[in-house]
Amino acid sequence: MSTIYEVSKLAGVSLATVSRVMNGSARVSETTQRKVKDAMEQLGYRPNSAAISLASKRSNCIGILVAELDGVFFGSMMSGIEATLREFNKHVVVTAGHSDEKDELDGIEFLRTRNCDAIIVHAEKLTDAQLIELAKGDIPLFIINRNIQEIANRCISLDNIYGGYLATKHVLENGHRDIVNISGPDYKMDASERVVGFKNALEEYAIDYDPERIFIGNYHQESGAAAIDHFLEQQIPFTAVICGNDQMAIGAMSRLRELNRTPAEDVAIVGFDDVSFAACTFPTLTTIRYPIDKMGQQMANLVLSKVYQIKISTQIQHSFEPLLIQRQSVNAIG
Amino acid sequence: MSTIYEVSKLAGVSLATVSRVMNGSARVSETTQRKVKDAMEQLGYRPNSAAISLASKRSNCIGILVAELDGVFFGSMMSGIEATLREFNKHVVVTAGHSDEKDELDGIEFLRTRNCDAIIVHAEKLTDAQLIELAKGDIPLFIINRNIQEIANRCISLDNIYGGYLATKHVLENGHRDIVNISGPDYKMDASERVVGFKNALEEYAIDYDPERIFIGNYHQESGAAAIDHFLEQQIPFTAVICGNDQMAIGAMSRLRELNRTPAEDVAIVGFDDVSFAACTFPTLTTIRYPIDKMGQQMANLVLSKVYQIKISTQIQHSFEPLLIQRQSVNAIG
DNA sequence: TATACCTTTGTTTACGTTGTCAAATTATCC
DNA sequence: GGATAATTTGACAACGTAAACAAAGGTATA
Repeated sequence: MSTIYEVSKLAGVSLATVSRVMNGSARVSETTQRKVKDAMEQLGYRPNSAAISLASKRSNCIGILVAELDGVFFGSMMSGIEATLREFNKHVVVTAGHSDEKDELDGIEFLRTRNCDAIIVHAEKLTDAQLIELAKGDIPLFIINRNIQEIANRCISLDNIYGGYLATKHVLENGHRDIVNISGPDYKMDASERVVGFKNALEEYAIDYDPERIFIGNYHQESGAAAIDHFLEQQIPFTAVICGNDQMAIGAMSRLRELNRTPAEDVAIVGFDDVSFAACTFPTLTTIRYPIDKMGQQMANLVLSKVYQIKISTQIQHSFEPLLIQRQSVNAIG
Repeated sequence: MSTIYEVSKLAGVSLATVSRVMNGSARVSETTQRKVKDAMEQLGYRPNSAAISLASKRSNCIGILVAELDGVFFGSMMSGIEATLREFNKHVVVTAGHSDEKDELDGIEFLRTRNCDAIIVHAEKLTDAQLIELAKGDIPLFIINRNIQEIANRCISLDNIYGGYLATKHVLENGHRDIVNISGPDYKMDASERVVGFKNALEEYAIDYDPERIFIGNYHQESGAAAIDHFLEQQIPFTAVICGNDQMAIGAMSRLRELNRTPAEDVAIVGFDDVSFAACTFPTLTTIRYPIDKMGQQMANLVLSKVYQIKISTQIQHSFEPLLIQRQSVNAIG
């Protein structure tokens, strides 16, 4: 592997000049540039990123902490972030927090040790206070999927409360009154916010809120099924199910079918996220769109502007609105 | 940020000794170790990975190229790889090739520039020859999902031919004779191999192979639907559909429903991959399991042993077998 | 007790860039 | 034509660690 030194020798210029040609940090005459570029070409020169990092004190690497590397939701998020960052030659280091406090802290520490220039976290177990504290550290921290007042300019989030409200209102408007809710884990901010929206909608329709009508799932398919079993066992009547995400929604639909209750026809179902398979379930799933890919892009832009002082053409949008996507899983009754 | 130098000063030892304590590269007495560790603790010392890379000529970073960062299949793969590597304090840099030759080459070049110690590629557009050529480069290349004779010890793959055979044989055993195939893009090795398996099974049952009965899709849901439209338009009769992956399978099921043909009952469907939602479709999807998470783990082990000389307890498995998962989407006829 | 060997520690250089400062060259102005 | 300013280039010291080599101290052996 050739180095900048060999390039400079072959081109007959100094180290500094080669460096300048590489990153355009200062004007270099046309002729000199040509010489340097030719030499680089000829040697098949490739810069050593470690040396660059060491000398410049920047790694050009952004850490991302997600709950799980699989999972359609996180996939979209990473995809949105990576595509944008890569245009600017930044790269992405990912790690998983497994919805566990220790793993999340470990993950962040791991990324710090890697000298990432910034860390984007989708934290689930860490509290706002912990995140605020971490944000005071030496390396810039950005939060996706949560809005923390104290560091709002480092957050990009969705109005989950409104999302929960939209979902619930939709079934109410379709005449449903016996509504149950399959929520995500209550320690997850987004899950509990969606439940708040659920309650708000009920209140608007003057329906008493009954805590029994909420099942705390884990955002996975199985818990959607488990929730259905639970409600039936407890003999809680329902004609509509509001789900914390699409995966639990398909889990619920699947279980209902096994019990000979037809989704839509017998029970209305609403999901959340609008992941790609939501349009292909049977019946197709009415859900709330969470524009996570766009949010990922915005997060990338935010990092580029704050950390690298790259100016982004458009204003950065910190707050996103959920959107009701009507499909077939909600029928009108009454 | 404190450095190894400050640690050595505070602990009253030399630089080298601090370095030794950090990575256990040589014996250091108990008492000295204590002193050093205390000093590190006290200073909140965190090693500078760029300096480590520069000095040791290893970045402890492994690049992964996948087609898309979203997508359940790649998610499982990355998850399997990352979890294993992180145990050994290696980190993962991911990038997307978008099933495009230029993007794939760019992606690999990008990862090389990052001085990754190894690159794991899930290539779709690059040819065997190109990969063999790339593997000759300075940085070790590993291939997942393809078996290339010349570099077989760097490959981890699944017997896709057998998978296609299993899927097809299953519907044949259930009495189906009018079988169509919705394949992935023909430039994707795995897709065309599955078609070979499809043909093999037909041959075993003495059924003539008809190229009209193959539709080339793109592994996405929409093309599953498009395939159904195509076969109906062409008036090709079929009672069973073999799909190149689960996503096209649900796309096909979804479209069949729209046309009032009930999956399983009217048309048997077999998927491929066994992604998580396959168990939650209606009817639940009979499919071929692709143990991609395990394969990812094995790949990580392979890299650890080949690149870092870390000895892995178990033998590394280069070749995996697909498995038929019987669910409800295939009914017997005749 | 002297010798050889092993264990533990220290010294020093190399790693490949960037960035600062100074020098050299060229352009501009009166 | 000379002085001054602007542009372009060069020399060299960081950056923070690993690793090769050397030295010191301790222990076992004869």
